[in-house]
Amino acid sequence: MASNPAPRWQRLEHDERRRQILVVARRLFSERSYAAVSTSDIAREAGVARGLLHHYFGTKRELYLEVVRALVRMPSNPVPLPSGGGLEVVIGESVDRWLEMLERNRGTWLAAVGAQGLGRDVEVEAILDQAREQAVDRLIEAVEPYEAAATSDELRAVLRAWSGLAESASLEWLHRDRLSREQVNTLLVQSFLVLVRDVLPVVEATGRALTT
Amino acid sequence: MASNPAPRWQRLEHDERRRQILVVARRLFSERSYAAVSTSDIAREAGVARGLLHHYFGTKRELYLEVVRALVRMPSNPVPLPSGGGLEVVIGESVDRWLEMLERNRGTWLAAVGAQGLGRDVEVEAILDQAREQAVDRLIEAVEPYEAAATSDELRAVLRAWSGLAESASLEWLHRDRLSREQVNTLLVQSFLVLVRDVLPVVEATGRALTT
DNA sequence: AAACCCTATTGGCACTCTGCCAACTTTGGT
DNA sequence: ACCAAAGTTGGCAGAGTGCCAATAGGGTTT
Repeated sequence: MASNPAPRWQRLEHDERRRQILVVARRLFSERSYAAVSTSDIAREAGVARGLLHHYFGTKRELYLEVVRALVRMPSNPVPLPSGGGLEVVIGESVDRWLEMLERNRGTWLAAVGAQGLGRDVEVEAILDQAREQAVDRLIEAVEPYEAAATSDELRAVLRAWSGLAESASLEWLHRDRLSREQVNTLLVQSFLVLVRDVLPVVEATGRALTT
Repeated sequence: MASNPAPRWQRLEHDERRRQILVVARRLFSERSYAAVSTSDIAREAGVARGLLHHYFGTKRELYLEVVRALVRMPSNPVPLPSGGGLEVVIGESVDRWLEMLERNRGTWLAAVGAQGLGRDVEVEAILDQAREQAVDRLIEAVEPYEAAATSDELRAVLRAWSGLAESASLEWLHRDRLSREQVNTLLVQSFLVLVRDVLPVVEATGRALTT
């Protein structure tokens, strides 16, 4: 009468198990630093053997990079959508949607962007950089219809600079509480318009003046 | 005829040995990531036993934090000096001196600021944050004589946002080579003036409009 | 000049963590 | 019910860190 011996562990589909481990890893890596999270911690909280992590991700570092990639799929900079209206309206809507996203994913975003540390990690840097560069691509698409100036290195650079301003300003809102959401919105939109319309031409002129 | 047996190792003064180890650690931590540098590496290159590191710094992490503190003594943001002339002149000189410093310490600065990664490290974050906050303090002192607006949370926040812009713009120069040094200078000075004179009042008005 | 003391410095032990792999178990198909 | 494929486990080897007792410079004292 030996009834079916209850399975000691459940066998999941590849992608499902993988996703489950990633969820736990993402949570732990957001809570503590890379070094402070051991693969044993992740395995324990995920309810699996430690060796399974290596089966799915190879090394701890690759698991970590996978988490970073997942986090980065959440936009790290304002990304405009095609829309009617003037440049001010387009940017205003983009910034607003971005701030909305930040408010909802506050903890995760702070973990991804709010922490800066010494110790160059070229791979993580590359992942974040690529995401930011894509955000700038979208911004350029949005700006192009309104600005006579052709796409230039200077435009890209100024938009990257503005992205840096956007991240810092958002930290002032979410982390230091020196600005309200509405104030961040105002700051981002106003500075964007001023940078593109007024400052960018001067920067481009500076370049030309030196090369001629 | 046994001559004086050559000492197997030299005994240095506390601070001197400490400094020597710090120099090696700083170099290695600037070259590779925290995890990729072992205490054995540092000890070997410094020509001392590994145990000595722990004698001087306790743990690897504390040694690392000490390196960060040393790096941060190099300003991470433009810091104005008291000077005659209008606001534009003061900021122009500050930015210029800061860019000069960047050009000279290119590698070190890129290692300290140019790398952003996931993995909150609250202590490192605190050290860098404190340095940036001090830079903003100096900026506020510089701005005060020229602006009627009293020191406010909004002013601090806008200056922090501008600092973010400054770091991003500098990366566009040093790392991505999309801007020349002169263009970064122009971008920083122009955006500073515009932010403080034109955008800041709007941001402050946004705050008031909502609290009343 | 020899003995002496202070402390800088070393070397090794214990522990944790990572990477890897062979063996085992579950599960769906035949 | 058997079998094969794939998911999962457990343990071993190597590396790294933290710690501490023992050793050995080098200036000071006698």
